[in-house]
Amino acid sequence: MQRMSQLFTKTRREAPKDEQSRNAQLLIQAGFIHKEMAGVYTYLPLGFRVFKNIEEIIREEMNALGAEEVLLTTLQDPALWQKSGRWDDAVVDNWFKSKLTSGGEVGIANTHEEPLTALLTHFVSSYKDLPLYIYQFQTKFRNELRAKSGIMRTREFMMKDLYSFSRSEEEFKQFYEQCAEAYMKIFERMGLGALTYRTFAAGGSFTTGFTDEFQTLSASGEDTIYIDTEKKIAINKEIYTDETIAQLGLDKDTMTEKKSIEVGNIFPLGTKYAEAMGLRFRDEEGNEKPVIMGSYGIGLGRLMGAVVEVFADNRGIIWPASIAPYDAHVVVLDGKEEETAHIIQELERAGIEVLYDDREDKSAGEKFADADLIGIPWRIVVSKRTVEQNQVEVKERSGGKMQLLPLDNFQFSSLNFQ
RNA sequence: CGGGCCAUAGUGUAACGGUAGCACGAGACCUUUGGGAGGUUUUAGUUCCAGUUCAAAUCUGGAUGGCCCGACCA
Repeated sequence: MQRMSQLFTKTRREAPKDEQSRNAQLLIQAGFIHKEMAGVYTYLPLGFRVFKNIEEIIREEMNALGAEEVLLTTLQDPALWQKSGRWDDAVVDNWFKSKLTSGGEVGIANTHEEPLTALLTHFVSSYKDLPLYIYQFQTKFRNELRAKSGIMRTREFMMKDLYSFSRSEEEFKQFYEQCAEAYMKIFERMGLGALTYRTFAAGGSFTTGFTDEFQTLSASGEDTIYIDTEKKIAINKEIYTDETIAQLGLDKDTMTEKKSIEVGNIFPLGTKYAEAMGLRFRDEEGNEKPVIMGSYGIGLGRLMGAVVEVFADNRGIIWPASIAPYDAHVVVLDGKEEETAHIIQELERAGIEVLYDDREDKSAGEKFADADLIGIPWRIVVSKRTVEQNQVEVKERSGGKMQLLPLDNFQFSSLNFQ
């Protein structure tokens, strides 16, 4: 149980004027994040809880794929990047680089293909060592020319990046599809399933073949895609040509243009990095071959921002239960602390995480306004009005009706979920 | 990186080239308590550097920072 009187953050009455994006306005106003500078945001206690919930959902799905979690370094050895030709600013222009006092340069991680591939040369030599699926949650630094859209396009951000190391094209493709399914599951668990489309996109400068993006429909998105709602398939505007449409067996007449947020992407890397870093294995016949790789990314901040954009109403944020900072927002009025303590005890016994608005100097109206702004799924009010009738009221933030539950036999599970 | 707009207290906003004011917040005391309460009182500010001027928040130049559009986005 977290007492609001003990939270060091506060809600604000007004949104910051220098933020235009809805996600940043609401998250700052409600005290989830703080802007350090353009494109750089601190996660405050409430925001960090959401962040960790998102991280845990992703971790569960990655582990279910059989992937192993590591933590690679932020400081990067230029020598590795020179091998792949990506140290040059002309090739990758958004590097943050620094100098060592003792001489020489270091890179500040913007992605991890090179170091991870190089790392595996120390552990992989036989077909028996493969396949491998390795992921991490790590801060990426990208010197974006223009940060924008609140926490959805920043210069420093936490990313889950997974890399696959396969022996054959078939083995790679099989995992690629499994991972695509895992990604959809992640977005579904976060409540974004119905709005998120696997989207065909152009191969980046990495690749020549296909790549897949996961795009969540939202007017605030940077991307434009064409969706087929029936087939649940989309094509990024970049490659929306008659040829692609035909290739995918789609019909231009049933496709609609939408703005969307790229919440994840997956793409084949082929053998580019394996060859550059010398990551090879011997197959059953003793032939030496390069490892076939794939890369799979999800930006956690962007995902959190997307959820805010998609679900917020004019009163504030509406968190899906799966990632909400707390499950229940308990508001005490009229000095009914004793009855509230009982309710909280019952909630916690049922495994419900509680944010408790115990602030004595705040009016009922302000507490309600804050509860709406913060957006926790369930609001439970303990006040004179209902306690006198041996009841407490429960209301769903997403708009359900107010329900009354008995005070002395309070059972959260008896709620009528809608 | 090209273009546009902008910069006053913790937040949101006023002020003709002439006394920096209001609201919220925060502190103190009192009264309140179901949708951002009231009174008394206290607190805190002109982004920075030059220039013009008797006088600059205000005009000029530069720097820095922020937002937006575009380009970019491994």
